[in-house]
Amino acid sequence: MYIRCTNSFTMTYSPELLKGTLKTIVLKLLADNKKMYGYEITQKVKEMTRDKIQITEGALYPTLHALEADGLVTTEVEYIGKRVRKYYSLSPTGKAATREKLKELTNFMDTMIALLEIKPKMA
Amino acid sequence: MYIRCTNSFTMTYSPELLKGTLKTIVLKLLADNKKMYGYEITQKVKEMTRDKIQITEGALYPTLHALEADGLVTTEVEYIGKRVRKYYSLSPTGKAATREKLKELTNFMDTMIALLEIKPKMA
DNA sequence: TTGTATACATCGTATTCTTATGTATATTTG
DNA sequence: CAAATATACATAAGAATACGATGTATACAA
Repeated sequence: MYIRCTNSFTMTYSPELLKGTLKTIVLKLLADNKKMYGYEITQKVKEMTRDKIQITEGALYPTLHALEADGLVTTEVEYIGKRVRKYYSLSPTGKAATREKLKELTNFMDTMIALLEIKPKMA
Repeated sequence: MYIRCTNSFTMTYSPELLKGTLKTIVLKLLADNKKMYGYEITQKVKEMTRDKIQITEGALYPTLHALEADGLVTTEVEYIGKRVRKYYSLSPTGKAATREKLKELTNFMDTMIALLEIKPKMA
């Protein structure tokens, strides 16, 4: 019997907003970090967004598998003691896809900012 | 028999990106225009985004109905000749919800901009 | 030794779109 | 004037993508 800390984590945003951006987030992280494993990605996003975006396992792993199936990432398995760890790296196709995805999202945000007259804060 | 112009309209963005933002777009338009009808909303968004965002009927009408069911908008029917036209207006609850939705989306964008190091263009 | 953290994964469900279809009136154009 | 296009509502099947729960297992800290 395993007790899971369901933890009712406070999502700052409606979960729908994340839809369509998860792949982009994962690709961008891989572009910046050469290779990462799943759990590491969830923690990195959590840390970088100060808990505002929490990627769930049920969303992440299928996404990673899809990226692999599409040839955007390659994998290598490593053993930490007896525990398996699966590293993901961008393929050349994946690097190009990352640039495209980021461009597309930026463009979409431009449009939304103009349409909704909102003013996001930038660094 | 009715021939429909399926028109393979060129979506500038992956359709997934729109997910979760449609309600916000509709609410914001209603906040700015007092009352609007469905078809008018699709045309206004198309025009304001220079064809970049095209709201389909299959997405819009269920969304409007959901907003009504949630009490965020009220409706009144008008007849233009024999053709029916259904106007939507924000309720007080809807006005508050609009502010919340816009705040939430702005906040989400802040987070995405920081996370992905992207720089949207602002007016 | 018990709970928490690390680490993988899948499945059922909900939401929210797309695409296609249906119905009908009004207007423009060849 | 007939045909095409635009206006205007609506629903339904299907796909995509997330959530939440569940499952398995090792490592470490209290």
